[in-house]
Amino acid sequence: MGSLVQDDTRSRVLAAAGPIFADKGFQSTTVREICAAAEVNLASVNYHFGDKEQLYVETVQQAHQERTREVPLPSRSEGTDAATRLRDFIHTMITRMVGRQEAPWQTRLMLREVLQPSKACEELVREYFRPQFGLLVAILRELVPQDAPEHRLHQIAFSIVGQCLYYRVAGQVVSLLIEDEELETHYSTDALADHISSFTLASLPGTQEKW
Amino acid sequence: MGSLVQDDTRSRVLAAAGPIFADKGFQSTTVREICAAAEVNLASVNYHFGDKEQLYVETVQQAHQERTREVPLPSRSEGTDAATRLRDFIHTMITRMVGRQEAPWQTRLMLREVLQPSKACEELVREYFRPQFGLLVAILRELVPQDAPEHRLHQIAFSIVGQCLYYRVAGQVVSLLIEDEELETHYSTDALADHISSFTLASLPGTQEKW
DNA sequence: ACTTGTTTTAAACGGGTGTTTGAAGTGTTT
DNA sequence: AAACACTTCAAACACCCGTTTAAAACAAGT
Repeated sequence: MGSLVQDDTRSRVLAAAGPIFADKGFQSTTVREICAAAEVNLASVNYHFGDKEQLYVETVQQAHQERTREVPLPSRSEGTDAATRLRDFIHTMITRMVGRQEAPWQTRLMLREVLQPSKACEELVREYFRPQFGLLVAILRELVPQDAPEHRLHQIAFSIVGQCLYYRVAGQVVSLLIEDEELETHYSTDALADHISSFTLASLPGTQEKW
Repeated sequence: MGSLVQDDTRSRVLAAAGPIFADKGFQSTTVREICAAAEVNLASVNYHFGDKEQLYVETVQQAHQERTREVPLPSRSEGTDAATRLRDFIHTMITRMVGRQEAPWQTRLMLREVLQPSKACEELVREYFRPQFGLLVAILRELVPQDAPEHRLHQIAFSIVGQCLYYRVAGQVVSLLIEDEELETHYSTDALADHISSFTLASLPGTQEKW
């Protein structure tokens, strides 16, 4: 019964639930579907998690933990200048959003919480979004005049997050609006991170960048 | 059977369906719930719309029509300079997103289509998003150097839309991240439009603005 | 008044849902 | 080997869903 041995059923369910919840949402996902994917008995969800909703909450928690671990912030944060750290931050954020290759179910699931908060959302803000937000604001503080009011830093931070989030939220629409060729050439993870970084830095005073 | 007289039941259902679909989604909304809200018989949806899905499609269509009519683009677009027209565009967009006062169900419903496209999405792109996108790109073309490649215009356009969309997508999270007082003071429709306009214009070359 | 076509109504249908149940299986302890 | 706690299993339960049905109500047209 050690926390490493109870694996099999319980963790199998948890692993199967993630991607399914992510692309169908809580309501549209059926317990039967999860159990079939996990190849466990139908009653397993209720036995191990109580009910469907508690399974969902645990799935969301697991999602942001995995996502943070898989795509950590670059560790060279201390020595380097603020502009470079901002570039790194944006690059990491875009990568977390869009994913290195395939669309990661973790981000899709978290996005569902942002859009339509459930019981799992408050914890997500406390444990994930708020620290990230604080990190970003700290970087920005070094990039704007010292007398800039706090609320301006916040607005800029939201502008950055908004730009990154967009490609996760509206990816489908983007691909309908532009040509396939342009999509492949100019909307890779790196290309997007470069654009958003340049766009943002260009708008901050004292860091005039050349296009 | 004139299109003005057949009102009652059919249009009553349509009116009731909008807000409910908007905040529960297609799956989680029940036909019984809609009929109860519209105070009509349960069979009305199937009689007048065929099935639940066709009602949904008609609801989405109606949503973007109403939203466009309620918040039109300012008509002075021709004479004025590009920077001002961009400000107007952003102001209109933010207003459509966040709404003049109460959260408009139309935008919430359209956002659902963006996030998880259904049958109603392609038409939404064709009739609503693409024209708006074209308008924005046209304005931007006057604000960047003539030799700027097309894809750069598109990226900038998405950066603008992303910033606006963010406050609709993540409004809940924003209100959890900052103080209530700051929220009321600096996140009104006008304040947001001003910030996003300034932020964007500052990053475009040749239009250096003072903070 | 009777017919005709349309709309509304209450009731039911068939199917899928989350959850519960009690028995069968499994491994460990005594 | 027997007792025990834990887990798995197939089956059933009670409920809610979208949709259908057939009768009733209604509104002209003749």
